[in-house]
Amino acid sequence: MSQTVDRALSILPLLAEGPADLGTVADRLGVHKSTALRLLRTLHEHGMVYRQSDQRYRLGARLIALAQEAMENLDIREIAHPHLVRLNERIGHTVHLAVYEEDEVLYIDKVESRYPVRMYSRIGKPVAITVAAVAKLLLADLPEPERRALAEKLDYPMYTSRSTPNAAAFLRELDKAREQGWASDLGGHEESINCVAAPVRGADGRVAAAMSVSAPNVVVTADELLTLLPLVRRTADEITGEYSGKTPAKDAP
Amino acid sequence: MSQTVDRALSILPLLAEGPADLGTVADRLGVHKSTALRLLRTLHEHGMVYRQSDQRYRLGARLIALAQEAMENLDIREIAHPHLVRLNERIGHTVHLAVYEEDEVLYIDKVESRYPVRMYSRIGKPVAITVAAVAKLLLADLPEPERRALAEKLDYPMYTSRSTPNAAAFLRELDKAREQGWASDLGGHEESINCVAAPVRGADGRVAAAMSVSAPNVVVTADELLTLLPLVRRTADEITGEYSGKTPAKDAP
DNA sequence: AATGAACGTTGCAATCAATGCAACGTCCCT
DNA sequence: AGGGACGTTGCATTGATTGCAACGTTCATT
Repeated sequence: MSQTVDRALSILPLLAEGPADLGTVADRLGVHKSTALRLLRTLHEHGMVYRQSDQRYRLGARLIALAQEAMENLDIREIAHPHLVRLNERIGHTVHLAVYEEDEVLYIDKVESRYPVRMYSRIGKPVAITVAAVAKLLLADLPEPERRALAEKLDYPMYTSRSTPNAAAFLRELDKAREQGWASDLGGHEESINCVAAPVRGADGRVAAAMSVSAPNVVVTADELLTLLPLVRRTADEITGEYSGKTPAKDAP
Repeated sequence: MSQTVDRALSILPLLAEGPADLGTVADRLGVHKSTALRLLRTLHEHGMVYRQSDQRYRLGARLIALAQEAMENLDIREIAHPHLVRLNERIGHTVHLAVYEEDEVLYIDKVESRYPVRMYSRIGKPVAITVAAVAKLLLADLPEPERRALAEKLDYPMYTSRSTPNAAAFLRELDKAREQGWASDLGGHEESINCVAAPVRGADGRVAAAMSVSAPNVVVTADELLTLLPLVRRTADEITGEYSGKTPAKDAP
């Protein structure tokens, strides 16, 4: 809608790939160097980009601070956190909380496993949307046309032999998740890691977030992990109770 | 420099305070509603803001994901992390890593205490710049005029009776930190929490980051915490060795 | 049920801000 | 000393951005 702002914002993901100099930015934007310079200057004034000692630009500190505040404003996170911690204390494995927003699913909270073997994931990182247990629950709740459209649009990378291979399979997964009220990922993202997940609902009954427990094969088998499912679901339901009670029916992350 | 982009970016900190509707945004920007609408639309297209079910805007998921990538690009963080973990395993207390960038100091990594009592802090959050031990080390290394200018510009909130009260006292703190090569915060931010910190240097000898160990009084006294100082300094030096060796003298966060 | 307020949205014409160009400065490498 | 690469600035032109006014909806009030 606004060309100037559009261009300026396009610089950010570009810099997220790594530091870049003025010429590179100008080329990738398809604009004159002087134009890119002025956009970068404006971004700089707002702390969104930083100029390193070698004059190249990279993403700035303000961006990180803003994102931090953004997450702190998610009330579901505040409500859920103590529950996640309690669950973690009880079972020891890694616990995640994720939300869906405009074609992306991302982790907004994480409590680390107390076992020495830890899995890689990061708060704020988009999850592997086609295989993650939490993603299945979040997408399963979308209105049918939107769900279908999204499924068609996605890529289906074969992280492992058990990854969801295509849109049809994915939609089946979603139906299953919706029916049973929980979801799992058994080695679909990383060969040796399994997850079980349960949904958190808002006052309107819609899925507002999803939580999961993940553990590597070496610690517990998939079967053992499924044993924990009732506990995971109960925790999710507790969060649902608190969240759907507290919110004035607005805010659906 | 660019009015349109400037206005658009001004919306973000505004939304960081909490969700806002169109009229509010327009008022606070001092522009017509239609103008605000178009800016918000552009931000929306880039996922920087999200429109909740009640039509109000809040910060979006892409912003969070971008910040995530920004942090992953900080090589000092990658290098330091294992050292922080190891230190934490050895002493159990909370370990932080912080960098300075354009008048802000922020935590870019954290390893949680293994004691039940935990302190509040968050990766990505700007630290209390006038009292935090890490901030003293980072600012102490700035060129004299810049340091002075910044000290004058800062606010000196009295979090506790031991907070740094004014610019003069702060500059003395910085001098002390520079001389002794480490810094502490003894109840200057929260009455019962103490920290000790040590600097990490880049290939050029400048302070590139600072790390700290924090613990509440109830777990260890300030004196006991100071006992750990040699260990903290040694860890920081190890990181310095690895970082200043590895980097091609560019990139100074 | 009707009225009115509040809010978001759209089309339009005027203006002002963004653009690309070209020239300049600086640094670095040959 | 010369050439190349890169960042920076002033300027005239153009076209994107702006505020306005009118419209559409939703929601609360009478």
